[in-house]
Amino acid sequence: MTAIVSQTDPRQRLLEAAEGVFARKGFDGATVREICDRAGMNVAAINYHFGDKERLYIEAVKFAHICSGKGVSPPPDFPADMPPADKLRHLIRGMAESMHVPVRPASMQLLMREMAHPSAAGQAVVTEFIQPMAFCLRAVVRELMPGLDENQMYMVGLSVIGQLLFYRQNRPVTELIFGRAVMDALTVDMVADHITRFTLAALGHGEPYRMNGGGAT
Amino acid sequence: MTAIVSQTDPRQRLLEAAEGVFARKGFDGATVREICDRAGMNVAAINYHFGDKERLYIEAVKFAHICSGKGVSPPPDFPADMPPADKLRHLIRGMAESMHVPVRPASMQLLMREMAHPSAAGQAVVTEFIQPMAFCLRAVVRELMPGLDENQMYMVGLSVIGQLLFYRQNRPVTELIFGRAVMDALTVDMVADHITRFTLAALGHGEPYRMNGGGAT
DNA sequence: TAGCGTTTGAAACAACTGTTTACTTGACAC
DNA sequence: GTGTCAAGTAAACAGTTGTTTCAAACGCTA
Repeated sequence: MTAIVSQTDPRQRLLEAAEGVFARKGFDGATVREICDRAGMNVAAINYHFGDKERLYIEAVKFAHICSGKGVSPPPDFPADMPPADKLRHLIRGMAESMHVPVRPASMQLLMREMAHPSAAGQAVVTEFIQPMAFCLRAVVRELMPGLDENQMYMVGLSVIGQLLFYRQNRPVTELIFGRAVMDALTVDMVADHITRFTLAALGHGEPYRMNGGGAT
Repeated sequence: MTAIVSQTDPRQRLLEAAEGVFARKGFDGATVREICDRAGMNVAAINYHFGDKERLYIEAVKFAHICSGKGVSPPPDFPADMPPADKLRHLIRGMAESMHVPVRPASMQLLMREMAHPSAAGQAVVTEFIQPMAFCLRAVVRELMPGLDENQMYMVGLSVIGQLLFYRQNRPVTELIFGRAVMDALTVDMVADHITRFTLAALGHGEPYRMNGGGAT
């Protein structure tokens, strides 16, 4: 079983193969031999191109982050006069879209593995990309609810992220509980719309959370 | 380095040791030798008492679930005339407490590992304990918001669980982003109270989400 | 074509993996 | 004592792991 990945640059081929295998089996579970088989290359290729398994893993995580379709998109620059509720709406939609069905499933899977138990590779991704996003969200919340104390501000932000992240992190469990059909029925648009309305309603902005007009887009 | 765990039943000693090592390193990362060293026993003990590594793992997961302090507490039986908002309040508080600082940290860590990538062991825990809890929550939401359609009902429930679960699943990342001090400042009571008020406010029950009276209990 | 640095290939390496073996110990019944 | 059985141990097992070796093949300039 060879040549599952593209036939271009050997480094790239190794990275693509490594991403998939690491995502599926984790660092310890993955073997260099399986990765090389997938890439259609010899075992020595890893040590030649990356030095050792660990450095390949680090590069694979970085690669996954890049390939996850600008994974966590850059914190947007909102116009100053934009209503904070709209900012939140856009923020939630952007994050929801970037987290649902990414360009490359293995990328997100590997990243999620890292976030659960961050190694050096994951920490870099966090401080470089996740952190700015979190600060951006916090700023919007602060703008939206200037009366809250610091801790509440944090918790509101975490409530938003928590709702968003749940769908990606706990998909296997939710499918186990409610069945796959139920979870598949929840589209990105529905989820983003729900979280936005839910959050704005909680904060007293926008209309109260009510029945949907319909199931359509 | 031996005898880190209690000196009682050898089976128990192995389970305690296995729980800790599996939680820290995962199934593949853990070695039977390290587990036996921790338990102060011979390598053959695992195969003697459990047959093989995998069956030890399964037993360790079950053991972790029991030891996580009735991990996910049994779905409570609410009195029929209890206002649904109160039911939700109790439900959230119960889940928040059961998820924050459990009796044995390794137990929860191992369970969380399982939930992220459920094996046969994790699936049993889910269908046996998590699923009833989820159904209970869904029933309360349905009672609270009879007008919502099925999908919305699901999403509201998932929003509640998502907020709760976030604090346990993403602690490492949030500490990386905001610093440990910030996250330590968020006590169980504060989190449970926040999520309850946030959710009830979103659903139009209870008073709108506002500034806290104070940081006190 | 020769020369040279880069890349690949098959095989081997030592270390470690889970598992099994053969043997010893201790306790209890007869 | 003898026999029986559970429990534990050290040693060895066969297989796999990540890594290295070294020669062959390649791409290139002159």
